[in-house]
Amino acid sequence: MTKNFTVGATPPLIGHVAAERFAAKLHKRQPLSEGGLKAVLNMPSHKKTYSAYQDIVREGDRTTHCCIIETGTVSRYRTLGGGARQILSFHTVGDMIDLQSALIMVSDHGIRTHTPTVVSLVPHDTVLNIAAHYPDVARALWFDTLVDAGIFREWTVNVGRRSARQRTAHLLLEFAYRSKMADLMIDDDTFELPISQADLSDALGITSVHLNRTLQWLRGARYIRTHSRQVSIENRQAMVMLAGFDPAYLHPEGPRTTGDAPG
Amino acid sequence: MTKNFTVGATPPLIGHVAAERFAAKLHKRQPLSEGGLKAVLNMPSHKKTYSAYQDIVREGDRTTHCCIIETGTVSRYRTLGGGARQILSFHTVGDMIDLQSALIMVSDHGIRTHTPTVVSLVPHDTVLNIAAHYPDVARALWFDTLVDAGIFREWTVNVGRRSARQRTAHLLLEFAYRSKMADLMIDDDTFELPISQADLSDALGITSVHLNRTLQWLRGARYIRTHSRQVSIENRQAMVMLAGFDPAYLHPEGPRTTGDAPG
DNA sequence: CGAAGTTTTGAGGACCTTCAAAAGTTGTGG
DNA sequence: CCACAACTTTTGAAGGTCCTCAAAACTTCG
Repeated sequence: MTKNFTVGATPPLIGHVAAERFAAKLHKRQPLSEGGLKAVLNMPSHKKTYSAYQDIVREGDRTTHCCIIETGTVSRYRTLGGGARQILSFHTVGDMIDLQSALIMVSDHGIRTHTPTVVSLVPHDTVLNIAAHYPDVARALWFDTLVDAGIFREWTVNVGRRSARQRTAHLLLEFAYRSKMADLMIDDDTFELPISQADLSDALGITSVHLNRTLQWLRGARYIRTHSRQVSIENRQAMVMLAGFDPAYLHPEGPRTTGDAPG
Repeated sequence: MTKNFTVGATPPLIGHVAAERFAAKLHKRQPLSEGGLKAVLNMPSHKKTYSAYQDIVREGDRTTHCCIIETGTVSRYRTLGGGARQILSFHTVGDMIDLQSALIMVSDHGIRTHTPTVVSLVPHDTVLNIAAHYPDVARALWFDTLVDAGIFREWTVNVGRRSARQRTAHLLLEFAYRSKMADLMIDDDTFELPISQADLSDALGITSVHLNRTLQWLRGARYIRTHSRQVSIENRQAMVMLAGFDPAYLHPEGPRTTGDAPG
């Protein structure tokens, strides 16, 4: 399942880096029309810089822009009454994090940085107008949010029906897979995981104490190695087996291509 | 389990009932263009009937149609290696369950009936063509899948960070809320819940034994009453408090209306 | 009325949490 | 370059929520 997506994945980028990466992601899934591609590449935007552990969007905010990550790692999360927190997804370079905010007026979750982060902000109107004028782009954007939904489904499965060991392994494999897709691997089995154990445990629905013991177990059983904040998958086959990991939910195959030819 | 939803629930619709209900749902959120509305109402379709506990879609299927529920209750689910199952969402009359399958080729989850069910099947191409020709419909459909994603996020929070009592209360409140929105309430606080405890526990990420005890506790503490498969919210305020329920994630406010005027 | 499915009950044990506190790591300024 | 503060990871012990495995009681329906 883990073929190399690296082959010519990211062309040398200059200028509006984030939009180019995002356009490349969409284009790779399914080629966009010339006009549509140009429209996405030329989206007006401005950059904004955040330090670690800052909110980009707070729950309940009404935003005016979508943001594409240029550098850094962020998460989406919800907080509960008692102060508990559930992280809903992680995102890195090239992801348009709150594409959904183009249509959903009040954010039902927050977005927060985990590392120093630079984002590129695109006005909602721009996104909606492009979608209205280029059906193929509309379709690509829609598909992107559908993949998002697929990830949420998988996370529901993860916290709902897997043991702490299984869900930890699953999260690590998702990270590895997406790092590979985004061309961010350090070596074939090693990737950066710039997330504290406390935050990881909020993503996994367990306590940080228990996550710590779970990680020790995964290291002891030679599933993974860690140093600093890099993780190496030491025994991929065993990990996949343990976690029941199947990347189908990430839909690397891209969207359906039937229907009217897009304009 | 095979309940009549007929108790004043469904207004007397004739002809293409499911499409009308679905169109009404979209139109209520945000008025559609005349052409778009007509296109949705005139979607070609054919009906299909299922008995209880039948698969409509299996994990891994490549489907050719989207389906709108005409009568009955269904769930989306995933099964894990060990035979465990996680239910991802429930759906009733008027929901287009696998709208996403219009773009996603291989289903990453199954769809199964819980009661005798009639669905109306619409070819993917029809949906995609309408979306390509009517940007306002494209936007409405996109929004519908975004609400879906919001529900998945909330369920992740539910199984990840709430106790068995809280998540059970939360699920019941979501059911009550959506029943009200779809005009399916039996009385102000009573709704049909045609789902066995075993299935509910698969939605909540707990065992059916523990769900049973949790329900007994909710009854004993006067949060709810049940008879047969009807549930009454006896103390709504306490339930909302217990569950931390906030229906914002269901986005009843509808989609943003800015951007170019749709055609 | 019997068969099949669903809900309920019991007892024992496992997984995960809670609450500290110690040990290790990282970043900053003198 | 070391000292110190702030943060992160690790460890310990006790306890609670939830699970497992039956089996019994209750419903529903042919």
